[in-house]
Amino acid sequence: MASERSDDLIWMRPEHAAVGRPAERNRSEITSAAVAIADRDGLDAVSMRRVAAELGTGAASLYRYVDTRDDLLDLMTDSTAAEYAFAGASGDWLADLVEVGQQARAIMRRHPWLVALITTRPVLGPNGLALVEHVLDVLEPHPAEIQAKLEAFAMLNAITVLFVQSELAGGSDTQRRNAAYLYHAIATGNHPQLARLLEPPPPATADPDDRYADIITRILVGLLGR
Amino acid sequence: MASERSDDLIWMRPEHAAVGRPAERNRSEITSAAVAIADRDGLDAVSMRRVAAELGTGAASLYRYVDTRDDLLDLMTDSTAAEYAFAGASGDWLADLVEVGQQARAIMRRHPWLVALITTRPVLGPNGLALVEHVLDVLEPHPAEIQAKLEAFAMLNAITVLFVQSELAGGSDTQRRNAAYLYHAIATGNHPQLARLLEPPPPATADPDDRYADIITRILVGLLGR
DNA sequence: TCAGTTTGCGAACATCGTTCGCGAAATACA
DNA sequence: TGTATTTCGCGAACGATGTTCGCAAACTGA
Repeated sequence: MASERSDDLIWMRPEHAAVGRPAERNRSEITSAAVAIADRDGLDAVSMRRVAAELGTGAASLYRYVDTRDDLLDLMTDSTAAEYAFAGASGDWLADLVEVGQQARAIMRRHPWLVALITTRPVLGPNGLALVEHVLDVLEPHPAEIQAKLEAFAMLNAITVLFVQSELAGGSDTQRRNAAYLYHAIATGNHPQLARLLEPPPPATADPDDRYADIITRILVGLLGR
Repeated sequence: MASERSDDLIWMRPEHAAVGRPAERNRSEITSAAVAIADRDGLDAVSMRRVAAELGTGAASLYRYVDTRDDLLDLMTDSTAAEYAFAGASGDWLADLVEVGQQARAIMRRHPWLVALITTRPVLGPNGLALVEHVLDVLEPHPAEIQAKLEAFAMLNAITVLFVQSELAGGSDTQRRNAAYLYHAIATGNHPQLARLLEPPPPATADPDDRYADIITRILVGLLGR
């Protein structure tokens, strides 16, 4: 009987075999090690060799727990969804959704690599499903179709990612490079509209948290009504 | 005089030197080759060796035109922004912005790899700047601050990316895997809300183009008013 | 003609994900 | 207890990647 790589998400595969020599580790230990490395040194630092070193094992051993590096990334993504702490539906679905968004924002700030992972490998594991279930629970009294609710949630997440992306870019090298070219281009004289960026910006606006909540609210109301 | 890697975006560096042996190629030839490969075989196929082979040169030669592979990716991203064809502002900013979004959607469908690039390496080259200039031109009569307009445009793009992402995922392997796990999880009995996905969906909705325009409109109106 | 400068690029390096194969370790059954 | 079976840990190796080095060839300007 040949045993070959499965085509399914990792959560559909059994964690260990039932017989034979028992494994010394488990998926969640490996996931935690990978998350710790990514938190510390970024997603590119999460190589199989490095994760193995963090655990004090050989790189090839990881393949007993994970078919591929992408499997490990999926585990990392879903593990962050375990950090949500949702209360029951309050009756005010809009407030509850804004709260979900705020928590997402906090989680992504704790794990900056999550932004890249979510956008390039969208995946729903057990914790992600629990989150979606909660969102649908909160939207229970709303008359919209379930598909429309899921779409609205997807957009809430997309906007949240956008927000965190710009928050995390603050002072980064990428931002500095983009700004340098922007001003260089403005200096050429074409781009009269963009030239207005050189004018002094309006005095500091509201608290960022409030601004986020405000924007999310406007978008959700636009999509789902009041 | 040591000459070292610049810290700036590639467009701030001169394309060729003024003296010495003239170059046999230029940035846009290389960019086109890379785009052609990505269109055909995906972004991962765009390796320095493969791009060089497509041009009939050696891999090391590319480094005379580009400091790093990421530079090449930036060139690819900006080159797609040259595909916009904008008319002048019509006076109806909302309609003009929806048109911009529709064009973005078409461009991303032509270049599926663009979705991943835009979200992981947001960069503004000359063509991207021309696009932003056009958007600000269209929004000229609107009273909002320029920062608010740029943010609204960023959200328009984020939602457009989300749309294209789901369009492109249709029938993909990723989607099949996610769906397989979703139904597996529903079958366990927890997730009563998600279980409703098994009920027959409402009869086919409107034309996808109209649906996109509708959603974009609702979001822009929510953000910028009417 | 002859510096001076830049280009093309073969060869090499470090690093990556992944596979192979084997000895050790545990279980299942006699 | 003994033995067959199954799985695990992992060193070593493979192929591919981005990038650097160094040199010969090509061109410009004086």
